[in-house]
Amino acid sequence: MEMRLERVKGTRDFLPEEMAKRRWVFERVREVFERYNFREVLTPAFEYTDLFRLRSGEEVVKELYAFIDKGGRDVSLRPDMTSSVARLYVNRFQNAPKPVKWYYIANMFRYEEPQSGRFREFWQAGVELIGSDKVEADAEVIALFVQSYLATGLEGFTVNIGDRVLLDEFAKMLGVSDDIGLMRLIDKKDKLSREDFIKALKEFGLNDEGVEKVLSLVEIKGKPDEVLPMAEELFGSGEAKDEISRLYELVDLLDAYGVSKWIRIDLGIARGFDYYTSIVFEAIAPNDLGIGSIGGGGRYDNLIEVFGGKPTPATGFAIGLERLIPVLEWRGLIPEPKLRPDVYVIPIGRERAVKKVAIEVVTALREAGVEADVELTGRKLGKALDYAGRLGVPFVVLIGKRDLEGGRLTVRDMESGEQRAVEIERVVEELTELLGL
RNA sequence: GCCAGGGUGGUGUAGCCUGGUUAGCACAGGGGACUGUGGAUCCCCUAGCCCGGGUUCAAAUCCCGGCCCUGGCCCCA
Repeated sequence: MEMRLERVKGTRDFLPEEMAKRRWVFERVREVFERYNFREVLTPAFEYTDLFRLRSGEEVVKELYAFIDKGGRDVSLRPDMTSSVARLYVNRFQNAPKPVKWYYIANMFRYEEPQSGRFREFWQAGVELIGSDKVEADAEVIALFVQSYLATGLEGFTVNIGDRVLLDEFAKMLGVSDDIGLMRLIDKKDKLSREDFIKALKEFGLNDEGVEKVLSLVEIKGKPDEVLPMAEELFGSGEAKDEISRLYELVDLLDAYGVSKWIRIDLGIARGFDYYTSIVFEAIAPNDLGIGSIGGGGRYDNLIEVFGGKPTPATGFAIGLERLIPVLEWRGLIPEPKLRPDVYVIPIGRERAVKKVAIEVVTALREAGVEADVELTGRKLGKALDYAGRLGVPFVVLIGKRDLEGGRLTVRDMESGEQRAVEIERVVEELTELLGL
């Protein structure tokens, strides 16, 4: 009988080298989040499917890892964290001092076809700021978004800011009833050639004037001071004017945060259309890997009410780690992890007394904070040195009967090959010094 | 859900088109040559045709289905 045990489609195993690199990225991001006074939360990996249904409608269920559990519950693995965090807030934190500032670094699951930068299990690092509808909150979150990427060493990226209110107004201006369809189309503008885009707009049902307007809208893309005046020209209504002045204030505040360099306006981005209500944004880092957005977010002022809470404004973002990490790798920004001990202790021969001294020595080294390992396979000395050499271990401690009789052991510098006899009691001191600890 | 291209020891590959030796090679792993001195050399060992069905005297090879991988579409909360 042979059993086949394979990974489930769209999932991955992470080996030590990759884990070390991932953890390095996670830590950089975590540090910035905490500096901005966001605090970590973690919710269950699965929720009632109704939670996601309530937010996004029945269609999303086919994108969910959904199943019926043994108790007959209709549950789904979380496709992102925002729903769970909003649920947690509604359950227990509606009376907490505002704003509530939470962050998470966790795995998410979506039942989709795997492709470049897309897996069925993936990780996101994100924040949610709940309880302020002020533009200051948007600015704080977007500034942190920028700083999160900077903390990983990434500099070549932009954060493009769009606005759902303006897109809605725009659809109204054009007299389009299927505003979601229009937004989907506009969101694809960068994937299509200009001709195909125009063709698609006409097929959608726009007349020449409508097409012209859409083209002027997607032109509103670039540095804020250059393109926001164009937006003022395009939009007439009062609601749009208010939203545009919100954007003006936002970019002004982002200037105070010192992150203007990375900020662009792009009124053609929609970032989906489920629950965003105002400012939306996404980060793009040019690369040859076919990876587009490396993260995004926006304001969602209705979700908490939809979940049965008091109407509460909120804003947040999520960084897609499976997209960010390859880009960082591609730019050579992640340090090579050290995947070896600093000291390797080799007992020579099979005598128990020798093996015990080896264990005592490695234990003393470990207690002194040295990353130390001990030979465990009973290999002969030659092979053991070979092993240490391949690993790149800088120092080896050799313990044999001959040295032991004089109360000593041998410390070998693997690089130079130099060896010297050291008193057993002095070996920790000697090695911590050699390692500069 | 749809489309294209793939799948040979742990890794990388040859063989496939044109069916026919014991499926070859390299690296990695274990052991030995060498019972106290490393990355070399030599020898030995471990280990593979994704799964199932079909065609055939004969299938890694041809056909069908499935699974998985890579990428694209849809969707992207």
